[in-house]
This record gives sequence, structure tokens and C-alpha cells, in this order.
Amino acid sequence: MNKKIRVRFAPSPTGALHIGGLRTALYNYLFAKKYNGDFILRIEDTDIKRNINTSINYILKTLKWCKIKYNEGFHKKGKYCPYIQSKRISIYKKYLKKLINNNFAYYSFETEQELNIYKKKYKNFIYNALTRNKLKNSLTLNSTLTNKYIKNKKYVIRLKTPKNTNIIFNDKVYGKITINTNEINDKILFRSDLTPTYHLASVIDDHIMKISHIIRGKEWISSTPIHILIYNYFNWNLPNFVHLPLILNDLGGKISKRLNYNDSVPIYPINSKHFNIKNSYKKKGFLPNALINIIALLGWAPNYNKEIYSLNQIIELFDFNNISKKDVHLNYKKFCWINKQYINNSNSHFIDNILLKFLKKKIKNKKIKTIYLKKIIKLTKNRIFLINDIWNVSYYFFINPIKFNIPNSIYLLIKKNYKKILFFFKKIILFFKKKKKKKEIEIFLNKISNIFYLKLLRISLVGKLIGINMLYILSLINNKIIINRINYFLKQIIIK
RNA sequence: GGCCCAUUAGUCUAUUGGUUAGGACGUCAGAUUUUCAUUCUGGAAAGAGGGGUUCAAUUCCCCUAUGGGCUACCA
Repeated sequence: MNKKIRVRFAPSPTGALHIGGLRTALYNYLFAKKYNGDFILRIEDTDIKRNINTSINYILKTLKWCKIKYNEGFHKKGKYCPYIQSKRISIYKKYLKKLINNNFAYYSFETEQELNIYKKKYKNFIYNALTRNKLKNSLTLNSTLTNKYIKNKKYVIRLKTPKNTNIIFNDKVYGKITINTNEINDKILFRSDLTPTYHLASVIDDHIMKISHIIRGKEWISSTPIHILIYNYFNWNLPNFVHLPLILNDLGGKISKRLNYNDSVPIYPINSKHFNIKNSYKKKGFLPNALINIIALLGWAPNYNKEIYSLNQIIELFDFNNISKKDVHLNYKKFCWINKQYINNSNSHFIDNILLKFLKKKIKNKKIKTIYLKKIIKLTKNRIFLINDIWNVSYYFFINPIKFNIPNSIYLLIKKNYKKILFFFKKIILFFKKKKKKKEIEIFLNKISNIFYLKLLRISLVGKLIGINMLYILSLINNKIIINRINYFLKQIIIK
């Protein structure tokens, strides 16, 4: 096999790109990268009714954010322009004519309503070699009638599938798959609205564009015989078929472009007439590198006891043999864990800047100095899983607690003298220098022998028993604010 | 309903005839953190069921069960 590796990602612009689509794109990209091949982006918009024009842009943005680069295809110059099927219809028509002339395709004249009646009447109605002799089509009607239908443009064009023939192909993931032609319809290649369908367009394009490996979701396995027939009818060399296991949603079904399911969360946020995607992996605070790692491991595992791989490692190790045949369920907590590994192990300057940007946006108070924010980030970032979590672990540096959550265990022990204790703390805190000396605070904290008194102080400052070491809380929050918080606590909380 | 495909712990996966069935997330316990989280250590937890083939089966074959895909003038 010395043919050049050429693969394509061919989404239809009918909605948001979800994690399954992105994985297909990624695996194509990885395979091309590994063998120095071409990775092509082709837009399959043959079904005009379902197209959503903003989704092309959305797909491009998502791929860009994930750094999945294609070197040929939509919006790029290339040998096989254009890379959008709606602008290639004349090509498909040309090939379609050849199929008809060679008697590999024929005109069929039933209306949709008529077909629905058949489907209702006969349970397993299939339009193919077993039934087409009894139906209205160019094979059964005489030429005058046929021509009349064609003239009035009341037809579809169907692929002529042979009778009772086993189509066998060797899938790179699933191995040998056999499907009998009696089970498949004479697929419609050309609709009554005179547009080609996916099956025709994609096979022709894959051949013209010299695609060597078709890497796509497993849901296409049952259509593969149709594609193989078309290749054979044209006497074209077959590409390699690589079908990927499906990614299942929380209901156990195929993830769809409809955004009803939690797991179908798209990658990139977008706000347009057609979508309003707030809940995306990007928006949640996943890093693109981590997401690539996560998605690569969805149905593929190299034979190492390891979870974290750089893109280069993934490219090097990527192999169809390591792709699982089993459909995968998403494990969101593991996603978060992988993201955390990236937050902790990546270049810290890079991550800190992302966190800084996030916090600045969240706080909106321009008076807060960058150095201060950086200190807080340094102290809190080892506690987060997603970028957005940084707020949850640092908010108490920026906003005063309003509600106070005092666990019973502490409540019982301090209820007698909590006022005294806090007054005492206030006195000491007032004596801290403006630029607080750490040592001073350390001595103070060490002197508090009763752990519950410390907890009381924490609750009054943070609201809950969470957060980083008191030493840093006391030294980073300004004395005045600390006193105010204690005062507010004493006002709000009446412990009897 | 028909056809195709899959089936190792809650989830992802390793081991493709001989292993105390390995790892990860999660979970549970302990340590660190005078809190919480992180981190560290340890534990529990799996070959869907039934038949074959074989000296030996998680691994090969068959049946059943379960799950999924397809069965569109959608891709």
C-alpha cells in the first residue's frame, strides 16, 4: 500500500458539532498526521431542508479551537474545489447519467404517499430486486409512459441493487461484515426535487478526491454495501472502511445534534439565530489540549497504563487496531480529572493567564490589582478541575459572605462564648500592620489552641468551613474588610 | 418485526488459549491539610448466562439474553 493517505471529515451542517463528531474529525486528523497524509474538510449539505447556514461557521470555529487543522477543503484552495457539495451538483449529475446509461440506476415513479401506503400494507416493504418488478419505474413501464414521467419531473432515481448477493467488506475496526442485498433498498440517489442524496454525492466525492480511508461513525455500517455497489458499478477501487464505535448519551442512545441531552453538550459556545449554546465544553472551562486527550481516549486506548498523552504521543500511538468495538458511555468526572491534570501540569504561566483572565472578567472590579489576583491564583489553582472552578475556590477574597453555615458540632462548643472570642480576635487583628506580616499572623494562629475558635473565625470570614489556609486568608484580605466581616457576622448570627 | 454489530467491576479500558485477570475515573477507609479541596497510602469491586472444542478458555465455535445501529425523497 504505497497510495497516499487521504482522509476526510465530512459533516453535514445541520447543527452543532458534538463530541461524537469531533472525535470522528480527530481520528481522521490523527491518522493523516501519523502517515503524513492529507486531511480534508468537506461539507455535505445535500439535504437543503435540514441545512442551518450558521453551522458551517460553527464547525470551523470548533475545529480551530481544538487545533484540529485540515490542510485541504472548505475555505481553502485545493485540487478538488469546491469542497461543499451543494456547489458540485453538476458533477453528481454527470456520474448519475453514467449509472443510468449502464443500467445500474433507474427512474422510479411512486410518490412518497404511495410508498407510505406500501410500507403500511406490507410490514417489511423494501424497494429492491424482489419488489421492483411490480412497481412503477423505468424498468417496468413502457418508454412512452416513462418519458412522460421524466418530462414532468415526477421521479426519483434509484440504485439498482442485485438480487440476493452478499456484500462482504473488511472493516478496519469491526473486521468482516456481510450484508445481503435482499435486505437493502434500492437507495434513492436523486430526489424528486432534483437534488442528489448523501450516498451518491459522498461516494463520488470520495473517489474524485482520492480518499484512501473512510473513517466515520458505526451508524454507517449498514449503508456501506450501497456505497460499495456504487464503487463497483463505476469500476472504482474501494477505499478502506473504518467504522468507529458510537458514543452514547446518558439515556444509552446515539448522541444527536438536537441539544436535549446533557451529554450532547457541544464543544464551542455560540449565540446565533439558530443556536443558543451556552453550555459547551469550552464554556465549562475545559482546555483544548485536555479535550483532545479526552476525546482521543473515547473508544481508543493504547496499550499503556496511562491516561495522559500529548498530541504527539497520541499521533504516534494511534492505530485502528486499538479502537474498541464497544460503544462508549461518557464519564464526565473522568473528563474533569483529565482536565485537572492539564491545569496542574501544563506550563503554569500559560494556565495562570487563562485563570487571571477568567477572574478579571468575573470580578469586573478594575481596582483589584493583577499581582493580588496572581497570588490568589497561585494559592488556589491546585484545587480546581475546570477553569471556571477558580471562582468557586477564591470568591471569598472578593465578596463578603452573606449566609453563614455553622455545623452543629461547632455550634454546641462555641455558643456560650462566641462573642467574646470574636471580639478578642478583632482586637488582635486591628493590631496587624497594614502590610500584614506573615509571622505576626502565624504567631496569632498558633496561639489559638482551640480548633473550634479557628473554625468560628473561618466561618465569619468565608461563610463556610472551606477554603485555603487561614494564614493566607488573613494575610491577603485587608484588615478593614476582615473586621467588617466579623461585625456583619455578629449582627446576623444570634447564637443562643 | 427484519438485518448488522457488540457484551471484562458503576464507567473507560489491558490481557487475543495457561496471569493471584492489570490500570484509570468513581466509590470506601486511612494519612496529610488544626477546616474543606488537593495530594498520598490502602481496600472493595469484573469476564452476561448456557452448551461445546481443548490437557487448559475471558480469549475459538454455537445458542440464549441484554444493549446499540440501520431499516427515510436524513446524514
